[in-house]
Amino acid sequence: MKFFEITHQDKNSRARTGIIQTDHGIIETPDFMPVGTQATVKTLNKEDLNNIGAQIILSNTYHLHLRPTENLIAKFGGLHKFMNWTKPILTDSGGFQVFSLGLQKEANDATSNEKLVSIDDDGVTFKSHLDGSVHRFTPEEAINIQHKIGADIIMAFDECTPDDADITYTKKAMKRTHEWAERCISEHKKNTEYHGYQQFLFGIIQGANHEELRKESAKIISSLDFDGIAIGGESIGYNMEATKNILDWISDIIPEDKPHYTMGVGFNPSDLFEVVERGIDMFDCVAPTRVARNGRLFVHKEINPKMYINIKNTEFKTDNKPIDDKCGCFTCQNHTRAYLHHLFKAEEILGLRLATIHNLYFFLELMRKIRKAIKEDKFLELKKEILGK
RNA sequence: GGGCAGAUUCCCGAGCGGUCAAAGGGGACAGACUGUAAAUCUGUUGGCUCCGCCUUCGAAGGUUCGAAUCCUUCUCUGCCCA
Repeated sequence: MKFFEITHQDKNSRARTGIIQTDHGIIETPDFMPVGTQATVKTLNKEDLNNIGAQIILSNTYHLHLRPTENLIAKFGGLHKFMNWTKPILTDSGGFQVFSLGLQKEANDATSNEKLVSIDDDGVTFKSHLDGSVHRFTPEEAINIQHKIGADIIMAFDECTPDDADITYTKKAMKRTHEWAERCISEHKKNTEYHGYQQFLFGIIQGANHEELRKESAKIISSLDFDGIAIGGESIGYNMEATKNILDWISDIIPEDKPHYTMGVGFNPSDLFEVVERGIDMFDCVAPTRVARNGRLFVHKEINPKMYINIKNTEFKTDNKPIDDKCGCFTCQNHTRAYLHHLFKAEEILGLRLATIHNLYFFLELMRKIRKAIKEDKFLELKKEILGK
């Protein structure tokens, strides 16, 4: 059984369809992966996720290590059994938290000299955001934790540098990430079936917004024995112009026959098309779930050119239409904008769930259409139809 | 009938002679959110010809250079005594 197989290559772009096979089932690509950091896609249960068509969900090493701990999860036979999600799972390594917690500490607590994280060549020492206790991740530790958690796809431990870091530091961090990548592979090879099923390891390309560094990182990560290639960095997703440039720089370097994963992409519908067009097979983002909880709901461009509405706005108070009349999700089939508006104004928890169902369904339905269009060599036509450009 | 307490900008509620268009909540109206320390965070919330002016703190008068703040009367509200 092959881990990844390309099923169709679009004739007019780099877009391709494929199948990822894991012991917990297959993933048709390209696909958007809902984020469930703490072993839950916030507000949704297993049935909701199946109904919207989620093929794989993400979770996070950093969060699960702190609580409930990887050892507890391992006692339950791994994360699938612990949370009763039988389909594939991917865990991020915690590398991004080193970046995001470090930045937030600096921004929020300028008076304190205490660092929440400190990085050295061997690993990262950090303080828990929960209780301030000190923890340490090395590449080996990050892999061991992920073995115990038991996701089908696990990530190499990387250092995500801020885009505004000077190039000397960015280069140093990138080289460190490459060394860590090799250490992750060595550690992983010791036991790729901790819970009795196969775990696959992806490497992560860094190099911020520097073309030379991105190309160098792409070459090195591609040369290593990873099962998939991820592209990380502050800009990825957050700055789509930079993301497109980075993908264009490296797309001829990274191996075609491994899955390509952009980490943190999927803020709005157009982002999905931009990365798929550049040969990306998988991507994740907290946005659809987080913005749903804050009242932003995706709609087709015919309804709003921005492709979202804020359901909390007064204009929806007496609106008896569904969020999006072209949408087939549970929320749109059963409830009006006025009801959603009311739930949000009244801060009723059902509103968060209905909104999350809608946003994720909107994205996953779009992905189904994208896969179909690629197979018919009509990807660019679909892009034009959905985005209007 | 008598005594006390109180009436503040949409609501609750600070203010107790100038630094008050008036703290702080709430509500309302917008915005942000990108490998989730996020059911979170930010801004606005009397009017205008907007670096200044006008109108506002139950009502009407008064004291003062100056009042939401002090005095008088009135109206209403709550509590207590007959």
